Amino acid sequence: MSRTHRIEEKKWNSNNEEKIRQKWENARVDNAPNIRQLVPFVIDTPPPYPSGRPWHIGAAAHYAQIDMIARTARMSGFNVLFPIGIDRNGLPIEIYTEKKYKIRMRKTDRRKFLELCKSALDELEQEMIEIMKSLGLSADFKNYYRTDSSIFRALTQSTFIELWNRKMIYIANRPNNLCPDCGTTIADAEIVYEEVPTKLVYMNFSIKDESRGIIVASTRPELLFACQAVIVNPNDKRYGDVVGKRVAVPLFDKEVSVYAHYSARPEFGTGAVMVCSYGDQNDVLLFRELGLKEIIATDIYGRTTVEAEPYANLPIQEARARIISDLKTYGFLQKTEDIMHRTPLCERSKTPVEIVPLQDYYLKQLECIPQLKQFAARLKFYPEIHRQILMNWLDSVATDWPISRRRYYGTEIPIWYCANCKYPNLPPPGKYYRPWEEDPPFDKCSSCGAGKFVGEERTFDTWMDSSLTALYIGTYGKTDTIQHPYPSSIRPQAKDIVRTWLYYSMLRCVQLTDKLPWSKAWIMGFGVDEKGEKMSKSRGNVMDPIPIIKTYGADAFRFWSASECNLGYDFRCSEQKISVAKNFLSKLWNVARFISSFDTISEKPTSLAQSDMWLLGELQKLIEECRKGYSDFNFFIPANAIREYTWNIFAAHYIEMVKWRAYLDDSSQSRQSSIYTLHKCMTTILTLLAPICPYITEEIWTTMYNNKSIHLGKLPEIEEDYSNYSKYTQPIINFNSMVWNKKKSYRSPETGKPLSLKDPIELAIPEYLSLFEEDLRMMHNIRRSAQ
RNA sequence: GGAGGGGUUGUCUAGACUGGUUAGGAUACCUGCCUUACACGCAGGUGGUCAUGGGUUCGAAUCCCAUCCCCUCCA
Repeated sequence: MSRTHRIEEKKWNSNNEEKIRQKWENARVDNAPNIRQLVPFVIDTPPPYPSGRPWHIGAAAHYAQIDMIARTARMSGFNVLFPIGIDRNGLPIEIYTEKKYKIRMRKTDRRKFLELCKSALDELEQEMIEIMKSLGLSADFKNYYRTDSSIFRALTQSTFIELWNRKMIYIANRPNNLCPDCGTTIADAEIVYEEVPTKLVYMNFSIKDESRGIIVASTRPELLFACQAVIVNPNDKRYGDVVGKRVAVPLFDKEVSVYAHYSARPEFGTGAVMVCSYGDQNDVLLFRELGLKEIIATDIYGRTTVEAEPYANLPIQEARARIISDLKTYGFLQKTEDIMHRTPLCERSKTPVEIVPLQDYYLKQLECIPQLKQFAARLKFYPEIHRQILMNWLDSVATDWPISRRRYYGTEIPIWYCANCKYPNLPPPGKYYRPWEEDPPFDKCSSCGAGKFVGEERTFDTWMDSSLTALYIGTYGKTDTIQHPYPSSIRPQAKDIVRTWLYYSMLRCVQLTDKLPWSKAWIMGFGVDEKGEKMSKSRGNVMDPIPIIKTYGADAFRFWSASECNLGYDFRCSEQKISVAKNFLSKLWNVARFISSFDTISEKPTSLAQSDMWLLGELQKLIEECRKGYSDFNFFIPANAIREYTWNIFAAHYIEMVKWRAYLDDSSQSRQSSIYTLHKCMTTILTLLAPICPYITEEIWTTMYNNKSIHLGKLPEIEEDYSNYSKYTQPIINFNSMVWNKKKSYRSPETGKPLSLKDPIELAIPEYLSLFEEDLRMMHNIRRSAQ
């Protein structure tokens, strides 16, 4: 018997997604114009950074989930602003460009280099935006912003000028992290630590006027010439009589004193440690504490200075090799030992960081930490456990933030120095300035009145820009018509940039506005491969999201993301799991197809059958659970609940139970009741699923129910209380299972085959299921058993 | 060294805050089925000493203590 279905296709075809997206774009369904009377909900969307391809599949999942936040808020009645920006400043794109064109920034004309960066960015950006669009992001793509636009950079510069005037920024010459490869200062937040194999070198320092010496072990023999002290632990009995004596530094014609200091660990090497400017952060502290004279060992390109004669002007590695060789030649080398050493690396170039005294601009942050801790306590975290990451970082901020970078592709520091008195002159805020190639907007030095200037060549740390997104999308410093509220509602972001983006955003926004930039922080884990390992090019386990989305469709990808990623935890990316997610969409599609063969009954019949009330009771539970998940922006909960209900209760049990009624060829109450219930469930499931799977729900909805987009509707609310029926759920499932088992275990005397599901069977329906007796009897073709 | 997270069937995971009848689901595997929405399906089945040791309790995957292993961040 064939029936007509409003849904004709037997399978959900993800190629339809493109068509639906076109429709949304034309109708502006997704990002409906501001509706003033609604409460605004502003998402401080992370502007993704185009630093290479393919775009990380975990990032694609991340943005899919941010879209679920937007859709959830919209279907909860908020006026949602979902901006899209692209973060384009800073080191990553410079390094990408250098590699791509096999050039070095400093050997390239600045204008030319900027052009190359820009075109690389445009290309990468295009692909990211295409992915985001194909994922069905309901974001405001028409007004997408870039952090390297003159309007964004003008904002960054304006905030700098304001903070400068408020004396929150200062210049200082102090030992700082230097990446010799990038040729610039970097902040503590830009350092990663790795265990790197290195040689521990044991060197003999002879004691003055004595025939003996002490052995000093160091991982940095190349810094010998910058050695200004040797320390030993005061409790180390081996060296009790050496403290206070002078020792000769091998190879170099100099002597230093031996000090007792608790930072010398007796178990490391020989227990005697040389103190150089600067081997590590501890050296910096020791120099200050012991009042030592610093020696500048390396320049900003990581080459030894004149102080190193006769090893001057060599790359650090080469100086190291020569010094070790000479130590050996001249008999100062006792031995070397291979060890693993925790080494600070530049997170972008992975080059070992040197500590070098440099003149840089600093933004005061230490004095803000107590206030930030108070604000952090007020911020609502989703999930709560990730508050800890921020708190730990707030506890470990140790210095002010060096914000100047000796790089090109960034927002320029808006300063002109007087050629006469060197006084830094700042322009008025509000415009975008490029001091390295522009004349200043003033004639006279505000200090000495001279008229010649030299423009600053440095740029800002890119976090100076990206920490302002909440202000940029809000009203801060704007005079035009865009009037979105500040603070924003929610900051969604990945777990691994809490100490950078989340922290710096709080710092900057609190400094500038005295307000927390958002009330909620939603922190997602990051995508790892199917074995749970981090994806990286070197491991060869990166997954390109483009072919995956093309093959399985955006909704399958989104449903996978929602049902696989428990909020805040890292999630495994597996193509197999994504393909399995598609099976659920097919199931949903086919349930809809079945229901679409019956006319829609949206008026509730005067009386409902028992099975129908039972199922509606389960539906109420589903609504409740989904609403709970959605209110926490944890899509794991609704995705799994919807799947479980749709597949394992609605389709597996209920539909089979009431099919016979729905197929009745009359207008009986019994039939009306079943068809009403089928449609009621269908519309509810679709609406509940809409934030997660926008395409398939839209397609079914508009085909079966209403031309008006499902996404303009509201999430369902609990209507009636059928909770007293929930006690029947497990017995119904058990009973059905028992019958199926019985039919299966039966063997026909003739054929030896089991009964098919439609074959009649004789058995008694238990008393406690008597309410559903007729449906169960029809479902299984049960004959009354002989009493 | 410090902080946080985790260790549940071949694989992935729910349950843990609020201890309680056969530890739920998915996937893989095996068996049988094209039952008029669906083989991207239906039904059934195999598979777990819930990391280890101790404690609290009538009862522990769940609470407490210790230990081991993995991951992340910080020093």
